[in-house]
Amino acid sequence: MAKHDPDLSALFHALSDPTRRAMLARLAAGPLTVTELAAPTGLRLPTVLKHLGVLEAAGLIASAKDGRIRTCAFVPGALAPARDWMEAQRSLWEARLDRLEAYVMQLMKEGGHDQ
Amino acid sequence: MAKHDPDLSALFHALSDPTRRAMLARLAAGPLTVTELAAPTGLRLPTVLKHLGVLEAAGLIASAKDGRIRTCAFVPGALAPARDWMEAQRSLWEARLDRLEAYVMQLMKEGGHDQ
DNA sequence: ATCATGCTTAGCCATACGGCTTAGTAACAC
DNA sequence: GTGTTACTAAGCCGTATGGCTAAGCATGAT
Repeated sequence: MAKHDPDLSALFHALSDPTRRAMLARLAAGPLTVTELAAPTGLRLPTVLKHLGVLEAAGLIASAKDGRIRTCAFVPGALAPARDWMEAQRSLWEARLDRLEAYVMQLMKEGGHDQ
Repeated sequence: MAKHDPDLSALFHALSDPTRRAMLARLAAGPLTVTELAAPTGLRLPTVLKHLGVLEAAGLIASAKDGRIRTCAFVPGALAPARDWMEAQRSLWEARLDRLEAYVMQLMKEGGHDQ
């Protein structure tokens, strides 16, 4: 498998799981502790911690431990690279449409009466 | 594992692989055949076809066979759900900031002696 | 000191993923 | 027809993923 773009791969992979997306959505509304995050999932703590590890490795959340309680928080800018990449694809596509249009215009100018 | 959001899961999963992202990027610039797509990857055809299957299942590309040649094309709107989801998280985050700000304003108006 | 809480570590298990090979099948070229 | 080209189908292999249990380890409460 290719080795470049570890960031985007980790980002998209982290987002590809519904459990992780749900956690991220809850964190976007405000910080939560690990147990609070686990509560609505029906999953065991170790499983939840693995998900949090994936999210944190992708840079989507940050966490800090105060006493025995770990609090997790959404990292606001983290989704930007993913958004940028998708935007780049859209741009590519539109550039192609523009070239097509330019080509058609050219044809029309050159051969006004032919089809 | 949770069962909702199969679309987003498939979408993000499809995007989580660098090979697939590279293929999608090339397709965003214009349609290509399977062999053309495979060429720069260094991967075998069956492997490439699996990747194409993932991309197509996610709705990111469409393909059609003409004679013995299958041509693949970028599907422009397909990234929108992913972008929308990410935008929703950003909104959540900003709503939270707004509430925080409103709260602070309230504290300041009251003179800050109690809650 | 003892116990409860909250997280952590280690490891098991089944399935999915990303790569491969080998062997087809369907169209075009001669 | 024979062969070549372009894709497809089937299945193997090693690793990663997503879930679990069981046990450990701090910290806070009694």
